[in-house]
This record gives sequence, C-alpha cells and structure tokens, in this order.
Amino acid sequence: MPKFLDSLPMILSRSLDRVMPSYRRLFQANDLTDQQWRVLRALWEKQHLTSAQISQITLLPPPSLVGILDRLEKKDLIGRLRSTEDRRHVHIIPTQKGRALMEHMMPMVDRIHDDFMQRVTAAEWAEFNRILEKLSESTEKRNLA
Amino acid sequence: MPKFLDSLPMILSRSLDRVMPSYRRLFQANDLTDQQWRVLRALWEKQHLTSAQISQITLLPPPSLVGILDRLEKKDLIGRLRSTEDRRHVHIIPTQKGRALMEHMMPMVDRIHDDFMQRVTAAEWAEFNRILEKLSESTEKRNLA
DNA sequence: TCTAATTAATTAATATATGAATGATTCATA
DNA sequence: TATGAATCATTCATATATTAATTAATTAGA
Repeated sequence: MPKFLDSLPMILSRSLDRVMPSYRRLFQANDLTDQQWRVLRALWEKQHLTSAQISQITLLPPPSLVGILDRLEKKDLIGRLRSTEDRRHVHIIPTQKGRALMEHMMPMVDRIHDDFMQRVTAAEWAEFNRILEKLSESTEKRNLA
Repeated sequence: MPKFLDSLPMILSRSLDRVMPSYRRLFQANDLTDQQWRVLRALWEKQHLTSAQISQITLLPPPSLVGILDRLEKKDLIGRLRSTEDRRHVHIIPTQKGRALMEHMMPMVDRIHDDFMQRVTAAEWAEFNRILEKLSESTEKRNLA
C-alpha cells in the first residue's frame, strides 16, 4: 500500500518546496515573484512573445498570466503591443529596464542552477530526467487531426 | 548554459502539471480540491491530528490550511476540537461523513498511484527517489541545539 | 511570581491557480 | 459572403500561496 508521502504528487511537491527557497531569495531581493521571473526568463531567448506562447513556456495558466503581466507592466519591466496582423495576439516585449534586470539576474540564477547540478553526476541527471519522463509522460491522445 | 525549461523548478513543475489531472478528475468527481483531499488523506492513518501536524504532513502552509479546514468543516467532513491540555492546539478529526468519503476514494486513489508505478520498474523508482533526494536535499543547518 | 520569550492558530494584504464564461477577432466553408 | 467554428486575451468566482502581523496560551528564567 503506497504511503501518502511517497506518492508522486507529494514527492514532487516536497522537492519543489525544498528547491524554490534558493531561487526565491534572489527573486525577492529583486522585488520579483517566482512567476514574474518566469515571464522575464522566457523573454531572455526570444525578444517578443505572445501571451499564449509565454503561457506555454512558463506553464502559467492564462488567467494568472493576465495579472502577472499587469504587474510587470506597472513596474515598467515589460510592455504589451497588440499585433497588427492578427489583432487577437498581444506581443509581450521587455522594456530597457526589464532587459537590464534580466541581465543583472541571469548570472546568479545560472549559478543557483549549477549548484544544484553539482549535487549529482551528469549520468544521474540524465537518468533522473529519463525516469521522470516515463513517470509523467502524457498519455492523452493528441489532436492530430 | 542551462536552458530555462531544463531547470529543476521547471522540470518538477511540468511533471506535476502532467501528473495531477489524473488525480484531479477523481477529486472533482467528489467535490474536493487537491488540497482538501490532502488533508483528508493525512487523517487516514491517524485518527486525529493538530493543525500544525497536518501542515507538516501535507506541505500546506498554515495560513492556507485555515481556509481549507474551514471549507472541510462547512462540508461536514472534519471537525475542530480545541485541546484541553494545551489550549493552543486544535485537533482535527474526520466526521463520519468524512471517513466514509475517504473509504470511498482511497481505493481509486491507490489505483491511480499504481498506474503511475507501473510505468517504471521498482529499481527505476528507487533510483529516481535516490537522485531526487540528492538534488533537493536540504542543506539548511538544522537546529540541533 | 512576574515578565520575556515561545508557540499554535489565526488574520491581513497581496499574488497566483483553477475552471467557466465572455468579447473581439479570424478562419473555414457552404 | 454570410455564418458558424475556432482562437486569443481577458474577466469572473472561488480556492490557495506567501509573508508579515496578531492573538491567545504556554514556558523559561530572573
């Protein structure tokens, strides 16, 4: 009989609870929430993304994203620009201030990641990802139509 | 350079997002949220727990727990009983209705867990847990005083 | 014994999650 | 080309997360 604490949701939740504080200290020092950083981080690679794309990348649900973008906009870290081709899309673009903050934080975020990676070997990390993928792989039939 | 999507928080979050729907369907069918079920589940083994104990077991932060317990109490699934020895403690006790619901749901919850476990071998599951423990092990100095 | 420090539960303020619904727009197609 | 289906961002209602502060009760120590 599987014990509650050993269930997949609890194991993953517990790990997240243990991992996040390391990051959160940095986020708070820069007056950002976890989610707000995620949005900025998503804009690191691409210079502009639609709201829907950010939602997919960051895993933030669209209704949450609206408020998160509102607050980032209020802090002058991002801007919204409605697309001219398809007026349903809204392009999210980091401001100068937002880009400066990202450049300031990225090295420290990478450093935290590296610290975690040093806890395991490359082989262990690969194995971990392989098994987790098997465990959480989506079985939903995709719409291939 | 570690990519955003391959960071530990994103990997764990993505897995949770993939795993939870299987459970959530069952919870919703029984008019429970994830967190409300967690509280009931914690009471499966022990017949009564204090609010603080439930918080530790379920990983639900105390301020959230207050409202969750309120709603469970309103549904007549649990009761609150202030301790007589130490009047700061509040014992949480499932009602008859709450216990019946637990007994109804537990087999199905176990079934979902078993389905996930069948995706990997026992060795893989053990290895997964070992590596995840190394990755998320708390380095905070414990108060050993 | 009396006060300072602790502890358990709670409240408060703000931010986010979840699921359903809406409004504006674009697409598909008869 | 009118029209229903699909899409994107958003709103709404409710539930939960996060951090700080509060309240009541207990404990530790001078």
